[in-house]
Amino acid sequence: MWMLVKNGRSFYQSCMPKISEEARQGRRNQILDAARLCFQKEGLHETTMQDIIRASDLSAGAVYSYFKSKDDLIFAAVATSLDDLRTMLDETMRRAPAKSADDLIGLLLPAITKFAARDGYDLRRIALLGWSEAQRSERLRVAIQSHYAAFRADLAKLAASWRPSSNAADADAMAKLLLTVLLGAVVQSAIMGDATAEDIARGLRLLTQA
Amino acid sequence: MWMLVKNGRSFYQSCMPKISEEARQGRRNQILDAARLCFQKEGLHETTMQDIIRASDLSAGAVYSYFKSKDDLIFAAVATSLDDLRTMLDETMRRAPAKSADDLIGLLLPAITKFAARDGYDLRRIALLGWSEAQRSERLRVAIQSHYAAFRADLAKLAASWRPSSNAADADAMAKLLLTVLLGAVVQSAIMGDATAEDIARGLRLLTQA
Amino acid sequence: MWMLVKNGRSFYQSCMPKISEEARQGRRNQILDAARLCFQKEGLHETTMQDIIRASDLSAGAVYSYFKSKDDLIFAAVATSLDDLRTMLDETMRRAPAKSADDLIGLLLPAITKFAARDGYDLRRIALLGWSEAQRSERLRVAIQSHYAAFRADLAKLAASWRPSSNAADADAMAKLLLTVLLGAVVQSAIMGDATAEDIARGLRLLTQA
Amino acid sequence: MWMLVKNGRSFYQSCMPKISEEARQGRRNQILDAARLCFQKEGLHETTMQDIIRASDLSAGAVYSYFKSKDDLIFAAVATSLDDLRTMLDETMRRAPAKSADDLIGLLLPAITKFAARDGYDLRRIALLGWSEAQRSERLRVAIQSHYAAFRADLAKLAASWRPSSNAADADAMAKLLLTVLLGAVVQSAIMGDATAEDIARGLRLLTQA
DNA sequence: GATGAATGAGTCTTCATTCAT
DNA sequence: AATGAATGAAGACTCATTCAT
Repeated sequence: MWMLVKNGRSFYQSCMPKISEEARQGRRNQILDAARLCFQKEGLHETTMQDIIRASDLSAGAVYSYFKSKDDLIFAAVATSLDDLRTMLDETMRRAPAKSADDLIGLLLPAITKFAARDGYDLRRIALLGWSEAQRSERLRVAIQSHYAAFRADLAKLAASWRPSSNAADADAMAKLLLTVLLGAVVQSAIMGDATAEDIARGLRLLTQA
Repeated sequence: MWMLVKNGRSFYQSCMPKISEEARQGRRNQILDAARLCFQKEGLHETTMQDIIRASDLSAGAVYSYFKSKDDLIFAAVATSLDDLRTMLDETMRRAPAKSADDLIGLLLPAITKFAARDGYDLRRIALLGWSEAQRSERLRVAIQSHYAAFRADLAKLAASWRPSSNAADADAMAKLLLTVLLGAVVQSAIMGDATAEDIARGLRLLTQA
Repeated sequence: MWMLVKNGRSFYQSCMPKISEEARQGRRNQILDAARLCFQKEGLHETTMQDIIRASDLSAGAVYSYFKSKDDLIFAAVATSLDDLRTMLDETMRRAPAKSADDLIGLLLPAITKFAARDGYDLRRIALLGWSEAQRSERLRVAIQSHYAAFRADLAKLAASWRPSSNAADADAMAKLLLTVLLGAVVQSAIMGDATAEDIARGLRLLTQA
Repeated sequence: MWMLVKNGRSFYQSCMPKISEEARQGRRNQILDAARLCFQKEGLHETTMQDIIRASDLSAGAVYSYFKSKDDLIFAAVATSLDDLRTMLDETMRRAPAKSADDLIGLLLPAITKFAARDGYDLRRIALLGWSEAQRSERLRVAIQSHYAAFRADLAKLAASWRPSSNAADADAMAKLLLTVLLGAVVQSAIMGDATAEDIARGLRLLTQA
């Protein structure tokens, strides 16, 4: 009956939420994983909310209490994939600094391939779906653009270290080429299947040394 | 003022009725153009048949007499875009044989950019939509794969001519890299907007000569 | 193949719409009648679109091709009821000009009662639902307000003729009282059932002559 | 700053815990007030239980321990409004017995207007919502009917005192007219906004003395 | 052949109510 | 007794496709 309150929230509410923040994050990820699994199997718009609800083993209401619409869920699924990928790429580059373009590509591509295949779904497919969706979702497009811009800045710094004489425009051009190769490799391996990380790196080495 | 028209052209413009098969092809292309325009503006699945029907200035029944389903129309729209692109690329390569990778990229990328922008819609966007769709449409995936395989074979032959000592595997690896760069450039320019053909070609030159 | 066109519409389209304007209006009324029937039986928000669709013997798509949302249908159902009522009231007043307040009420109330009961649904109930809905629908509120304002202007003119010495404010006050009696009679008869037009008119006569 | 509170009042405001039954009534009214506030702002069916729960500063479970369903809450909100209004009207009539119809209306209408506007929500709107709801809720309809019937009996007694010669049927007819005017005034002021108590009373006086 | 009104299964989303904690 | 996360049935609306004219 009597309640200890602060800022309109009871002690009970403030100190012991019915569900812990960890549990909330767990549920969120459970839904996100289910969504990504469905998305890469069926496509973004072919996947129905019912599919995701079923796959996440939750009720419709529960899913909608974590994501307020299907668009929201699509955005979150793609954006978090991007985040995860970025974190992994950063770490990989820091751990073993590449000495040349084909060295870098030979380092990152296998890392991407390995990373993409985890958890039962293929991140490369999510990427293709995300690019497609970015054409109509301003929000997603902006998120993807800022991710790639940040990554390209890192690549530019690295490329500049390979050619001390290069100016900013040179570094930028090289970064664009490097990102192009990474993106293109994702497309080609997702579509063709037969373009391995080794193939691409080797091709670049051959042409570089020509 | 009443006017006698066919496929949007007046009797006086057309002068005489064309043969039936030609007329059919004109109609088909009229629909396909309308569809591509809608697709790149709205996305494949956001575009309704009604949108396409309206844009093509035909009736629902008429459109359905040329394409038996929306999937059919999507397939045709993407596949014919691919065909057109292929024809253009072949011609470009034949007209001015490239002497090196960066020469080739510097030749093809501007050609693609220029080609993509015609007719009021951007072919690069169609490409992204097509890749995305290819994940669930076996038929489309196969069509795209065979196109890229054929194109890669051409590239391999060309790359081999640059390095007479290279074996089949070398040529294949180089072809894969070249296709990767072309595909990646399409992605990057579609998503980021700021990656011009010149940037990419320049980046490749810088890294090749490193 | 060849078409006779004017302003972008073919001869066929211009001259012979698939469905005549009459037929369209008929369908519209068919839906509106079904909706009013459902509304007065179940209430505005308890009635589902499915109910209306079933009652109108049409498909969901057909109903939605005439009314773009449930709100639209609610508005149309109430607004057309208002229109019909207004037309009837105008005619009644014109046919037999009242000489006094109780004369007018004794004339209009039975007319309303008789009019309200037609077609298998009770217009008085629709009125109550409409007033309630007007609280949240700006559009409906405005429509109802302008109807009542116009009607009140007519009443003011009539009342002024009863008391030649009265100024505009007097006429306005009398018009407000007359409208009040009509509206109140609708409420009381809808809720209580036992308040007949005769009762009300008689009460007014008794009090007027007091 | 932590505070010990009960029903929104701090320990220091309450000083000592009230008895349990009183506390329960306080809670009930807290919920009812929240509900009425929501109802008149949003409408009966547009208001969600979540809205009421939030506005009452209680939990879902708590609200459901006082009212077993939304229908129950709607009924209680309307019925208690009716009770309050009745109490006030009784008192007003007892305090200053009216000598004529326009005297009575001139007395009651301002009292209703003043009463309706208190507590941050407008009782007139609740009335319209209640009448609308009464069409489908047997229980609510009966409650409203019995309220109005009792009130009409009081009015009949009063009207009879104005015309000693009148029989029961005369008194009943006058009571019906008086209730009609009160109900109609509520409708007109709620919908039109511009029909003040003074306007109505004045109109009645003008027509009565005609 | 051409037309476009009609179909109705299927989609996303909401919300009254419950019940484990 | 109190909480609020979870439930899932039900609702509004869409849209690919057909077929009577």
